[in-house]
Amino acid sequence: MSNKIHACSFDEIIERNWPEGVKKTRQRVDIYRVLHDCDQPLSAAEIFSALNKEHPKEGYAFSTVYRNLLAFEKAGILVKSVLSTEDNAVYELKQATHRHYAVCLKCHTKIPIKTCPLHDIAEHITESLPDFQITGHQLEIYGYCDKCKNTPAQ
Amino acid sequence: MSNKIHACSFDEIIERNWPEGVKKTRQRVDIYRVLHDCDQPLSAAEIFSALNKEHPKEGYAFSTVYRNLLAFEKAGILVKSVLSTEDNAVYELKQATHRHYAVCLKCHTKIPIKTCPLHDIAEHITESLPDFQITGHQLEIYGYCDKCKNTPAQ
DNA sequence: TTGGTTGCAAAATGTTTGCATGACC
DNA sequence: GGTCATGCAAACATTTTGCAACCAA
Repeated sequence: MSNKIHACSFDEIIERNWPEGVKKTRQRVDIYRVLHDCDQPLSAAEIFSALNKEHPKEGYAFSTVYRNLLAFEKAGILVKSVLSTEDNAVYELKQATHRHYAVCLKCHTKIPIKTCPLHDIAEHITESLPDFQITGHQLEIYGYCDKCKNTPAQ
Repeated sequence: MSNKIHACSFDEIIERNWPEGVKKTRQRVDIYRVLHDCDQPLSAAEIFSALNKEHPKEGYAFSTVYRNLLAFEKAGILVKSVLSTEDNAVYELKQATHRHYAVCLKCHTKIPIKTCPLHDIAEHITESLPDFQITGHQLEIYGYCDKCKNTPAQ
């Protein structure tokens, strides 16, 4: 319920955001729901265990999760990224404006950073890289969150 | 020969920068040399093939490369990072000032960005994350380099 | 009905570890 | 000479792929 404009059901959200050309299956809707209900990027393993927690009776395969994350990415509604502090990829539904995170090195919580600071200095970068055609960027802050900062050791 | 102050031999560089408590072996010196002679971060596989190209007669094990990269990292002379555009880690000797790169999505060249733009807006970030203890950050620009920008497709 | 999707298992990839041998200080 | 590093192979974790059965359009 993070990116709703006004109150509406999950079915309506699905209806509105579902990408064209992607067949709507039970597994894909479930994966979409997990990503939608979470406010931070998730790893494939986290998505997998969330699915099996919410629907213990249904069977899910890792390959299905990976294949559908790829399908969502190709359809343009999901972004995959690899954070320098974790060794596996994380996935999140594409936001209206892209986001960056502060990642806690201890508990791995990912706190969205409100503004994209890069925006302010994009021209600065373009100046120093005149021949490079910039298509994107990634910024990641790391450190310790409020809960963990007093006990940073493992 | 990238970070020399004035002209000096590789032996002198090694002598000056070798970390304490790290035994100096042939393999470690060779790995150091590969990293030192390159101006961009390298993956373990790239380091491995550079070693075997320079010293075809000597045997190198992947495990040795990984273990020694870890040893260098623990000794504080190397930084490991995972770029969002590549799915494996890259390694480089720690620079006096930390660096960021513009990564070409086609040929994977990594062009160092002269200044760290984050510096200018560190306080901006601190303001919006008052409870988060920042210990570091990672910034990565991606797109297409001069050579590849006219043929971005694979 | 039919082509795309799923689940399973196996393969591929990148990285780590156990252990006997070997090299540095 | 003792300790730590090496090479090899095997283990490991994550991700990808082949294939037959299945399901949504």
